[in-house]
Amino acid sequence: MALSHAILVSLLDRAHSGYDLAKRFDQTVGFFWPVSHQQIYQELHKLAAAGRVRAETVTQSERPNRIVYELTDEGRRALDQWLTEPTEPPTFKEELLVKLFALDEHNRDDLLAEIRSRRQLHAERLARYEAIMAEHYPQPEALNARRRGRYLGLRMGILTERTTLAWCDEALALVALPKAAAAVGSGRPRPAD
Amino acid sequence: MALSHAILVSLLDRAHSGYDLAKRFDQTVGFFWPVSHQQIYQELHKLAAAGRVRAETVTQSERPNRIVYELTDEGRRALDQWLTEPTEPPTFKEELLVKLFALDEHNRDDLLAEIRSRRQLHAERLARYEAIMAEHYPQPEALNARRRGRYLGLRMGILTERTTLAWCDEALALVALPKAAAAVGSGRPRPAD
DNA sequence: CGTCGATATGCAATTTATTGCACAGACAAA
DNA sequence: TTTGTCTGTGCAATAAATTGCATATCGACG
Repeated sequence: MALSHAILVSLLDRAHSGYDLAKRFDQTVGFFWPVSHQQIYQELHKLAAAGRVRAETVTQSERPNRIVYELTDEGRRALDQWLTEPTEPPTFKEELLVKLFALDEHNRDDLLAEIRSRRQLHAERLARYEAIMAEHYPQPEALNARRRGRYLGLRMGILTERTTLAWCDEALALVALPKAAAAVGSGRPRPAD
Repeated sequence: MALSHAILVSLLDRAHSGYDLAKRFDQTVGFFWPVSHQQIYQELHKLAAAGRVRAETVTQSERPNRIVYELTDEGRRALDQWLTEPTEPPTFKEELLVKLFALDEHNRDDLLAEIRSRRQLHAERLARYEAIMAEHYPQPEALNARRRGRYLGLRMGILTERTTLAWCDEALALVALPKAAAAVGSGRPRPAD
């Protein structure tokens, strides 16, 4: 149940509306905990019912009212408790790698195109993360603890995107490469799963 | 609905029972598409009902019977179709990074311990993947297309684990580092999200 | 002798996540 | 003038994933 905690964590600094949270998630926490706006609204109701956040409606003319949520002491306590509990293992899902399990001569071009489009996706993400890094996190050692934690999230994002980009280049080269002549000398390796 | 396709892909080479598939998933496809055995059994029923796999019971004395599934032509067609469709974007979930958003002096030691245990997890995974690589995929250019695709999955795993390991080391150092004296000269950076 | 892990398959309940849609005003572009 | 996007919140239905349990036999361990 880390969705609720991802929201509580986002409310640590200041109060936010569901709409704000959805946008923040797109840029920051959402990188390693993707959440839709529907999930956020629903979870905010539950958190409010559980007394972990307090809701306050802000009336606006000219545009829809906002409901701003802030952490309660109980919410803060729930966060502290959660931090001492074991962390669930990371999960990673990449359909492209599943598809590559079926790679052969006949679908090669389709998959090459998919890898190319992945390459672009990761290049864009990398550029975005590096821009944030340059603007907001110039020297990590000078940051206070809270901001160091956020720096580390961004840092992970940058390292991951760079690695994935490098993988895309390798993959493009290897998939495009025609079948090599049989290796000389040492017998062929055992077929694997 | 990539779960069904992950299973079909696993049946490309030879027929397998649900139990086999669950074990294979733990080592190979499961790295980028984690699935439980309950999901596999249930999905196999659906695939059989849809005519994409054919079930055959293998009677065993001394231990429970196995139900072995093999791809049908229709299953193969479904796979080909899927390969031409757009691939869903990768997702990555890491609760530890969410927790780090709440980092402060008071929870520092708990989080350091969590990072250390992650470091170990990734070191173990890396060792496992490198062993498989050394044994089964010595020279990627010499592989046929199908095996190149699988090599690329493993390769992604290795690159990812190495990167994550490096991140763990950075994180351990930065989180443990005491707060530096205020930076000299250039004004302090704007606080970021 | 009892417990545990491996083999082998599966049901049922619950929790999470996704998808599609609804409402409603402001503002910009075609 | 219609179309589309942004702000803002939300419901409802479905799909997917997780958790817990059930069954049954073998062989190993203590």
